[in-house]
Amino acid sequence: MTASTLNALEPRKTPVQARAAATVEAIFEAAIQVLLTQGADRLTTTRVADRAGVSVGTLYQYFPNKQSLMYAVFEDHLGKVTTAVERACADACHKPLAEMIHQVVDAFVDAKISRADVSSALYQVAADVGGAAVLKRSIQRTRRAMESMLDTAPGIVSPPDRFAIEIMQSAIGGVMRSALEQRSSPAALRKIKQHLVILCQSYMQTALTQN
Amino acid sequence: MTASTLNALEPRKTPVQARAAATVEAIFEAAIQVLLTQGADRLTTTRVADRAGVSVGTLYQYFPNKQSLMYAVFEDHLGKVTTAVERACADACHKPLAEMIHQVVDAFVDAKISRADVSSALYQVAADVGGAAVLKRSIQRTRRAMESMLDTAPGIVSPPDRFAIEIMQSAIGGVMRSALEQRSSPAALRKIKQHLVILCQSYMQTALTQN
Amino acid sequence: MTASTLNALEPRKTPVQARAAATVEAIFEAAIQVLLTQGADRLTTTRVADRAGVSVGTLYQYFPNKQSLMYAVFEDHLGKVTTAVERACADACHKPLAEMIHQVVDAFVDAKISRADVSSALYQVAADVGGAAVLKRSIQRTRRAMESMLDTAPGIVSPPDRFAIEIMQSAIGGVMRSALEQRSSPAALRKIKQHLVILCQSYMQTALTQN
Amino acid sequence: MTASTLNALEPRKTPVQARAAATVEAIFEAAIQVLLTQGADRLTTTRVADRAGVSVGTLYQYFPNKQSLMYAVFEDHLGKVTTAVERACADACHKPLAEMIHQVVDAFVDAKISRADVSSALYQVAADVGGAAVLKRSIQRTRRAMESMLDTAPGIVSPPDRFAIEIMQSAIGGVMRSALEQRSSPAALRKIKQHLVILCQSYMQTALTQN
DNA sequence: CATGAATGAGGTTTCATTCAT
DNA sequence: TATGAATGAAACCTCATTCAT
Repeated sequence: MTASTLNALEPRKTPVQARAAATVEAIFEAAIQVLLTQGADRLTTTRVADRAGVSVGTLYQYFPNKQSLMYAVFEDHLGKVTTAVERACADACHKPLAEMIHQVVDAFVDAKISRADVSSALYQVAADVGGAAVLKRSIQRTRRAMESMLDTAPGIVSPPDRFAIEIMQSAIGGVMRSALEQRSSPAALRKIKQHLVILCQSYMQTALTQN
Repeated sequence: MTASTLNALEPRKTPVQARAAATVEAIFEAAIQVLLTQGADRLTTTRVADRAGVSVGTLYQYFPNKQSLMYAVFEDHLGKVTTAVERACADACHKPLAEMIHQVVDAFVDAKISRADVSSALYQVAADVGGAAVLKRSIQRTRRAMESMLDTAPGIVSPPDRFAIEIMQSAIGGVMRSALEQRSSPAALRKIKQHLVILCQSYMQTALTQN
Repeated sequence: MTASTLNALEPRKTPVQARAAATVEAIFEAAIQVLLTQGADRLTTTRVADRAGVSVGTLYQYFPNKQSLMYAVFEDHLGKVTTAVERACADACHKPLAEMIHQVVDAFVDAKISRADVSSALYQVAADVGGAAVLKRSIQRTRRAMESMLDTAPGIVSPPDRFAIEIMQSAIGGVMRSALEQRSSPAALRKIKQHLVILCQSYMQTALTQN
Repeated sequence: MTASTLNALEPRKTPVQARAAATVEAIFEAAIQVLLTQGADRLTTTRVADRAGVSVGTLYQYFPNKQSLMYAVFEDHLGKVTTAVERACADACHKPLAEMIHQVVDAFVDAKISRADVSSALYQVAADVGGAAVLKRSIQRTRRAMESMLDTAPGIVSPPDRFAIEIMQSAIGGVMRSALEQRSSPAALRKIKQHLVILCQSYMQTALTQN
């Protein structure tokens, strides 16, 4: 399901009746539940439909194929996280650099944690499903938000470095992925958050000076 | 005829064993090629066998099932990377902290890059295949090697922090994954390597003093 | 108010009926268009309804099932052709045999050609849909018309031969089917028409003498 | 199954083991039986496999998809008929025109009748399956054979006319199709054969002189 | 009457795995 | 030991038809 089928990912039908909207929502949630409880390779369209309490046919009225369904789930999740980070960036404008990073990291980690199960489950399917593309877009949005924020940082001479931001993003991503895949405890996650802040602060300070 | 004698007498494998080793190697390589050219979901045991120039039956004589094959491929790859890092750690003992990190990061990145295609391809299948377990072991080995190394760092008061090392590992992992999935150019990879060194150095310095 | 009065009073249909007739017509045309553009296996009731600009539900109010729809389309088409031939037969009464055949063949070919696309498309579905039955009736009507016509042919001793007429009919049918399936050019179709006339004339002459 | 899939019609695997050849043969025959007993729309790959006494998987080892299977069946049948006609043409060289036509028509009709059930059943599926292409090739072969034969006809001035031959072919085809679809009795078929001979003889005589 | 969401049986196809040769 | 034909469960997806709104 990976390679060629990068087309036809758009939802098939826009619900016009109220019933339809509820159905789509149910399918959506069912997909996540199946992913969590059964795992990626047991996630079949039939099972999702069953869990959603509809027939397969209904599922296929809204998603032209399995991939498009997973794509939608993935996009929805990443979208929420991304939005949270964007908001944090907006809020942190004009604050000191350390504070900025603190808030952004917090926002990102919290968003991930708040649906830790979903995040974790989605790592399984991101590879198929064209997750790379979704991820790329999400990363771009996040980066732009951070660039804007850093532009307002007091006492920064050099302009914010796109490259450094990307490094930071993927570093944070790696740490969170690892943490979620290990199903770290809340306590561990708190400590990880602190360290992520340290990691990013020290890196950004160095990177922005050197640039 | 003790075991050690046997070992001593048979540094070279018998013809039969040699053929077997060659076959396994061929299957191995074929699996990677199929993964690269066809994608994870088109990787079937039959296709791998075909590409390796053997029959499916033969493949199943060396690997009891598909998962074990992919597991072996994954393990082999990670093993090589891990070994490279361990060697770098051993070499860097007693050097200054910054130097240590420089060498370890270099070793890791170089090992990944040298088989960039394989690394990249394997991300697709790691989720299935029990890749998590393999990865965990690899991370453990690497961490131990780094702990031993850091123990010899001059002018470090606090003992090396296991937690911080893990953070660093996953951060590096995240950056490399992102770089490989984007099929970054050699030039980009060089710059990434530099930044990874900066990232880790600044983090470790902070972490070790704070600890 | 007798039936005939009713008929006399309602040459025009009521608004409701008029709308219904238009709907049926639209569905009809849509079915043919779908057949032509998408092929027999992509012809679904939903697609036909969409193309006709109505909902599936509406379609099912006019046709109890898919087969009845296709049957109706087929019948309509064949009916038109048959009627054209009947008219030609009526017109050709009392003319010389050669002239008769000329006119009938002309009428048949022209009728087919005038909706060549439809004819061609319908060959695809005739097999299902009970097309055989429709075809049989059409052939019967045509045959009777020809028998009546031939009865009036001057200088014919033997009565017209039912068997020979059927042979002629199926021969013409075969030639036209082949011509339409090959999407022959108008020029080619003209030549085919000439040859069909020759074919039938020479055959009928022989057959009627021998009989 | 009509439109786009005109590719991948070639058999998938050439049997190398004896067992395999038998399997292919069984599948082949089963397809025809299912077609005859159940009809075209109940012909599913599963049913064919069942009837052949093998599993679906096996069927798909030899035919990449359903269409290719039907294609093969169709091709095989038409091939036999065509070969029979070619042989008749070769045998009839240098004989008088009337005799030539007699023999060719006989050969064609006999070949069709000898597997009347199959012929009849195949009309149902020819439309899908790319039957048109197969039919075209068959018609070409037949036409060439007839041209060569007619070249040797004694006392013929004008060269044989390709166009006329095609007309004759499709006329015969139409008559036979009609006869087979009506499941005509052997007696009726004999009479049809006679009339076909008359039809073709009279037409060819006229056509060749006029040409 | 029209709508279109829902249904679900059933079709096609794949692929990990086995086992007779 | 190597082979590759055979297996069949199970996946994805379609579409004729119904019925509440």
